[in-house]
Amino acid sequence: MKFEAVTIKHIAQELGLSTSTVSRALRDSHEISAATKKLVLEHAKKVGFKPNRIAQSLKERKSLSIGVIVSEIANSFFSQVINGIESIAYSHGYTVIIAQSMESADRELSNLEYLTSSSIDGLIISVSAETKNYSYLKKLHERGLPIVFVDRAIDDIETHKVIADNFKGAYKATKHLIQKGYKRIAILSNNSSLSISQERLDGYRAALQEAKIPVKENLITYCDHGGMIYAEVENAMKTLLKQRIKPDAIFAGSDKITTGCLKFMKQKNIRTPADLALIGFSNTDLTELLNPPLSVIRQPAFEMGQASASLLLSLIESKKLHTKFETRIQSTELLIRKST
Amino acid sequence: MKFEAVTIKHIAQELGLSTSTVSRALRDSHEISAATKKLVLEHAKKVGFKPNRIAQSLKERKSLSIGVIVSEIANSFFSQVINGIESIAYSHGYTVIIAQSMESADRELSNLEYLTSSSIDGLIISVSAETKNYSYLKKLHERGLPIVFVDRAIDDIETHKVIADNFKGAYKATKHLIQKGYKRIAILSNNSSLSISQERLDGYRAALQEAKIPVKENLITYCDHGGMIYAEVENAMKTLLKQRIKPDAIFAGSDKITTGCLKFMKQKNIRTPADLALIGFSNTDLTELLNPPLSVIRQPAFEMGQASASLLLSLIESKKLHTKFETRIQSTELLIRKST
DNA sequence: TTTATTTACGCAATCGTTCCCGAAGTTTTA
DNA sequence: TAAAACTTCGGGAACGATTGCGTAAATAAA
Repeated sequence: MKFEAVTIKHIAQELGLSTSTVSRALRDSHEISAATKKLVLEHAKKVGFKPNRIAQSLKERKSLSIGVIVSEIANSFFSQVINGIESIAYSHGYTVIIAQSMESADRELSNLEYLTSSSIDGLIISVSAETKNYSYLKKLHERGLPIVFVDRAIDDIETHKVIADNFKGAYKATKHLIQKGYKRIAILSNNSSLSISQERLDGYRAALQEAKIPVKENLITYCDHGGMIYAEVENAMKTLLKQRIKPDAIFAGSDKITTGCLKFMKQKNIRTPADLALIGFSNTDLTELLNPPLSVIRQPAFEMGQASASLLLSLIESKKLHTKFETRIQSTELLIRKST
Repeated sequence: MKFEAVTIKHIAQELGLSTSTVSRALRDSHEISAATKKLVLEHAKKVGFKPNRIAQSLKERKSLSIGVIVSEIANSFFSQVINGIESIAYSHGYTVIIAQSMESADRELSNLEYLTSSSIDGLIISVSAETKNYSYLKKLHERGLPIVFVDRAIDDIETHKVIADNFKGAYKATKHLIQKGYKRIAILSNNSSLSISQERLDGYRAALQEAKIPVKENLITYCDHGGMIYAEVENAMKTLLKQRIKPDAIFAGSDKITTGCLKFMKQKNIRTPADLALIGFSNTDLTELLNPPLSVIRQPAFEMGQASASLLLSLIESKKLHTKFETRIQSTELLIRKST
């Protein structure tokens, strides 16, 4: 089965013109007479001509498509980021190809190979929690592939970055817990090698130090797969609750970890916030319907997506080599509800 | 900035061969000697040759990409469907291009135009709630574009369809409510023109009739945008609750409508299930953490995605004209929790 | 009226691959 | 030993759109 599209050649033949004339007429070139232009345009519309993007790509040596790698599209934060990216990309005629790393370094690498072989013009990536070795990504960048980091960046690669104000978000959340009277605030952080984890941890530490509360290392735990695997949240929680003096509040470092904690508390019949308060980073819009309604730090995901797409397109469309890159830090929002 | 890739021509020149020989060697043609093959393959690996997919697409007249149109990727059901599609497509070397209609007929149409101009080899679509006019889609199908419907199908277009057993799902849910003693079961259906709405409504009616409960038309309401706009859920609920004899149970016809109902009940301080029971179609994995944990009908979304991708690839790769199409009906799962 | 300039179009190369032919050189068959 | 059949490779034409260059005809300038 083949899907026969109408080409410039067909139009040329039917109108008794050359393909170059038709092409130029369609692109509104000045060297085509008004009459011919009208003739071609009307005929093209009549037969439903759509330029073959593949041929255009080959000729122009660009694909008009950008790749996006996120950990999981089912994650509200990332689906909102993608919506932001698409809103910009589509309006500039770019296709968005989405790939999911599922927090796996292997899958990230194969996505990377896949996208580059699809000759994407640029890449927006939020690196996976597992990834330790960035050499492939770095090589791509050095070979000239425009890259923009969103949410999770790599210090080593100099390019545009769009991130939330993780420090301040974590700081505000921790401060809120302190003000509510919680004394032993534990943190379930995402993989320690991620930039966001470090920033959030720093915010957490800063708030504690400001309140003269000592930072206890045994209240800091990590979920190396960002909560993608429930067992790691479960283990982290168990370790925390096994201690002599149990924590009275939990600060969760990602969407998945936040809901994972809640799930754990439900299963163990831990009352929230009576027994244990809970706050976390989350962009789910179901958090207020949960039991109890969750206090969360919300990131401007859609806007972050838009910003990263704009920056990427500016990289792609600029001819010269970029040397100055910006890091856009967008502010987070603290939503206080029943869980704290 | 350009990203210079190594081509077959480079290899040919460096090895003193012709491009045709190199091409054939890479494709393991029988008419190339083992020695030459080895030479070419080793050199290709050394210089990191990756065939240009765009050129291949142009030559082969296929893009090795498939389009997917769903209402919203943030919707758990669809993100799971997409994961299923990707798992099959990627393993067959196909790129998946995702577009969101947001339940809007206009956006669906522009997505359609966009995807076809990207010369996709096939399309998997779950039509938007708003769409009434399928002529464009039908024309594409008649012109030979392989199409598979997932979840929401159109009777008018004869092709493969992968749907959940909506009738049985709705029947089981309604029967469950009846067994629990609910008498006045209202339904908040998705747009009435959708196939799934009709099927679910039929299941609802069948269960009531079986229990000899009269079907009251004033207990049947519609959310034309599938709950995408909260106001329509709100209105529907208000209308239902304004009646002399209020309903004692709600059956919600989609993910968004289900959570929309819960949100409404929360806002109005309606206790669930004491004042009003709630059950609905949903694939969110947060439903058990909600307040109260929601009883839901869950669809095998991932498997539905896999099935539709397999069917689409078989359509794409078969040379001859297909005349026999199948409709795969996959069974749903009833998860009973506190809300009923 | 002759020359210069502009207008409006066609020819052909190009992007990177694939593949139909044709043509050597080698081996097998009659 | 001559003809037939392989084997192994190169030339070159596609795929569809774009674009530099060339060139008639039409117009403007001299």
